[in-house]
Amino acid sequence: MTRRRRPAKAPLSRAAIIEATLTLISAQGTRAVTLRAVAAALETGPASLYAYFANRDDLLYAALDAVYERCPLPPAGLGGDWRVALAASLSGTIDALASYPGLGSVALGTVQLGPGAMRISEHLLMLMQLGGVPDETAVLALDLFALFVAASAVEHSAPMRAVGAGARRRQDLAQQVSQAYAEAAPERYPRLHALSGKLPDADEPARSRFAINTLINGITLA
Amino acid sequence: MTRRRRPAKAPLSRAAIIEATLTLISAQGTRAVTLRAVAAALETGPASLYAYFANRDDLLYAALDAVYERCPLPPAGLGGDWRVALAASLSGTIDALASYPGLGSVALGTVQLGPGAMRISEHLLMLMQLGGVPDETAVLALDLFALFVAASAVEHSAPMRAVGAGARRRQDLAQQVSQAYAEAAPERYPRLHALSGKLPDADEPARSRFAINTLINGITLA
DNA sequence: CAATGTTCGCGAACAATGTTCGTCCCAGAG
DNA sequence: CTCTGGGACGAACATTGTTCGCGAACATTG
Repeated sequence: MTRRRRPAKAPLSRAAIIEATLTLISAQGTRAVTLRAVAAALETGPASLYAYFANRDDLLYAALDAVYERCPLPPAGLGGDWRVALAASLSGTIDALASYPGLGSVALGTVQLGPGAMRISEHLLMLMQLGGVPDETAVLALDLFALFVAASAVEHSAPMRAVGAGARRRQDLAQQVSQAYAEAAPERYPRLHALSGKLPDADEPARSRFAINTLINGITLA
Repeated sequence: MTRRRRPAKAPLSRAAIIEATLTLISAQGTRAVTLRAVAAALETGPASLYAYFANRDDLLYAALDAVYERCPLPPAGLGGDWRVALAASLSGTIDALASYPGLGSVALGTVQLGPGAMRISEHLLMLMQLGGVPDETAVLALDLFALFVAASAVEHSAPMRAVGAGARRRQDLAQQVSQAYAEAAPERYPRLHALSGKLPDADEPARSRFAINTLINGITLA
């Protein structure tokens, strides 16, 4: 039995580390994933990871790009309309990313230029060009889509939490919002107050559809 | 000199702690702000903060709502059009929040129901009602605006960083993106590759305007 | 082949952070 | 006056990202 145990386990690699990281993120969320946990999953020590990644952020960016590399992108012909295909692409990307709670937040404040991210950009650009969106608009739209996808994935990956004076842990979110509006001072928040009994019962898919349609409709008018 | 030093400094309060927190966030960014730093700024120890806030997240939510409470919301008559006023409200909120780097990310995954957040919701709702946006649409738009504002503020609060194989620290961002596209394999990323020499020179205000207009145009078509 | 250089692997240690526990002090109520 | 509740806060704890130093393995050179 050698001291190094090298013959007894697979050698480390970037891919293996990324895979272990994604598995842990999927199970526990990004925030709770430590280098120690990743290393333990690979039967090694956290210092070993530094031979492959500069730091924790570096590892998370790589994990993010791996997800971008594998999310489903429907063909251009879907639904016979570029908008349908674009909506499905955005939706699919959000869903894929949302499988890794909190990972989308890693992207905020960054422009991702790894192969996976560019794969998505290329695809979205193709669809927009197919729809006659001018390049100047399409490029700006890529930025906006990137932001939206990352942030939406965060919000879809775990139940939303209500935060504030009216937040009650015993109710579901819609009830909490409704109650907060009902309790809001009518003279300060008259419209929210008036809305409290009439909040639409939109579920998450409907909200997502609305948001995506808003973006797609919006870029065609920009 | 008493052991407690109480006579020598102002008593703690939620407001004082929030203020100290915001000052530090403004200077160092959310991520770098520790409870120890906040406590030190108030000449106390980190454990003292727990009498006012459940934990660090709780403090950050309160700081976030304080910013929402103070961001400028232009009057409905601005520009003679509800859309102009809505755009300015979104823009102003993003700018105010962007003064506190990274604070927007605290909002992701949450529905903020504090007084500051509801103040903004009330205002945006008022503008949309003024513009004849149906309530069912307006409520969904509030969700989308909240997400967009929070994520945009994060991205506007510090220079964007390029991440990925082509990232070079010596260049500004636009150059990095352009170079990454130029170096991208033409057979895999033909459209990005073709765009590399033609990326529009849009600065940040133009990008922001595009994004906001996209949202506003989009909700009117939803 | 032996010596040397390089890289991977990783334990030990360090600095830092959020949080809890226990104690003290003060103000207010009974 | 006593008791109680709550604020203040030091000490300590558990944990985390990271660095340092060293051994082992492998590649290269003479």
